[in-house]
Amino acid sequence: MTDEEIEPFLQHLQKRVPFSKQELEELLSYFREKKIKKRQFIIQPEFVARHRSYVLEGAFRAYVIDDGGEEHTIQFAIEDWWISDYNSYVYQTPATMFVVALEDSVILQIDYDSEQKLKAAHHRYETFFRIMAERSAAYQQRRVISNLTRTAEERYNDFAERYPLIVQRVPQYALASYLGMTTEFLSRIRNKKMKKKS
Amino acid sequence: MTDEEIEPFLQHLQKRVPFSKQELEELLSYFREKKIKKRQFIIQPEFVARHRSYVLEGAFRAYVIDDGGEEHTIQFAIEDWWISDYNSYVYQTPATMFVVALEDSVILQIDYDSEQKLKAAHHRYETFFRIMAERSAAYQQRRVISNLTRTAEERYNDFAERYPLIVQRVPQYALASYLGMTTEFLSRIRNKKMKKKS
DNA sequence: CGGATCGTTGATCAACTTCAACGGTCGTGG
DNA sequence: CCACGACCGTTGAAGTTGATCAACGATCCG
Repeated sequence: MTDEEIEPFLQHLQKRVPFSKQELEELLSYFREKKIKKRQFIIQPEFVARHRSYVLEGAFRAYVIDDGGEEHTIQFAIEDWWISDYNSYVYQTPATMFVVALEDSVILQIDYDSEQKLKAAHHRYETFFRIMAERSAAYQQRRVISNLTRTAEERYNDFAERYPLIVQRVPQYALASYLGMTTEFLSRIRNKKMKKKS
Repeated sequence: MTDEEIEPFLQHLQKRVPFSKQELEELLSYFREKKIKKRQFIIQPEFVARHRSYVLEGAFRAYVIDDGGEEHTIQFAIEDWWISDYNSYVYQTPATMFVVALEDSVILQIDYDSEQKLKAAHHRYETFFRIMAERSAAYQQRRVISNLTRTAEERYNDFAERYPLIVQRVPQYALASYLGMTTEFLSRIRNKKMKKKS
């Protein structure tokens, strides 16, 4: 991987912890670039998630399938986001999620053992992963609150305002299942908005 | 605070990171014991959450109030759990939640600045808080998944099975709002179960 | 004892789902 | 490069889940 390609990743790291040049290089040495084709899975149920992936280019979707066979989107990830099956990766237990590429993508992966080594080796790497976990917890909690306090239409409006790029790039049915509604209902919500604008 | 009283807290810490005796003592020196009366608030909207609280004894409830004036429970905490307004504490921004004692309680509080100092001072303290954040993120994500994939009745049954102690101790309306349903509906669910058993 | 709070029950209502049918688009193989 | 099938989004009608409103009984606490 060239310096140019991974510039966004370096920025990402330094925005969270002010690493030195050497530290960044050490960190980087543990990541491997991987190209993933559209529709390819990087995580599947039953298998333990061995990597945490940073998206350099492309888009992913994590979802579970419930007892009734319905898909429910748990997370999206586009450029500059991380994705994995959080529970599976952190506790090294079998995954319950699928994580699939929505587009041809390029990711940077670190594996679980390397992450442990890094965290053990230097305080600052530990700090970095602590910050990642905190942000993740805060994000999830905002989502819980949104689920509890808002109607389907409000959840869509909030999401569309906050993450317009994601709304543009992911299929409707995936977005609907992320927001906790059917694709038909989301279609109706959007259509209602269209009419208002004209 | 006597050694005996805080034994559960020491156990709690060591289960997460194998601290030495000296480390435990240093950690402890940053915590202050506080007695909280039933119905007393330890966090309120607008004010920044300055503490993270470990429950030694008693029970708490964190909730938000939506635009329509409805309360939504975000978290419960009984013995051996932590509670705060996560977003407010971690990012030191004004709280959006109320956190109130459901019973007369005893907590151990650490303030934000002390936590920063601890994390900066020693790698192991950083590790401890990293683990806290990870657990929190994992918990929230399971809750999101439960909200998306299960019906009201299933959510109640799952919760009752996993956290029977909490179901016994918190008021019905608080539990209903945690599970994302009305108190009337939860009452009907419970009543249906009672009939089955007889 | 008296008022406030909490849980219950019934009747009605609203939000959202389900089912079914259709049109458009995408990508894949011949 | 075209044709075909699969998949995706849309629309309408009917159905469900869970909410709302209202009234009442029980319990707790001062």
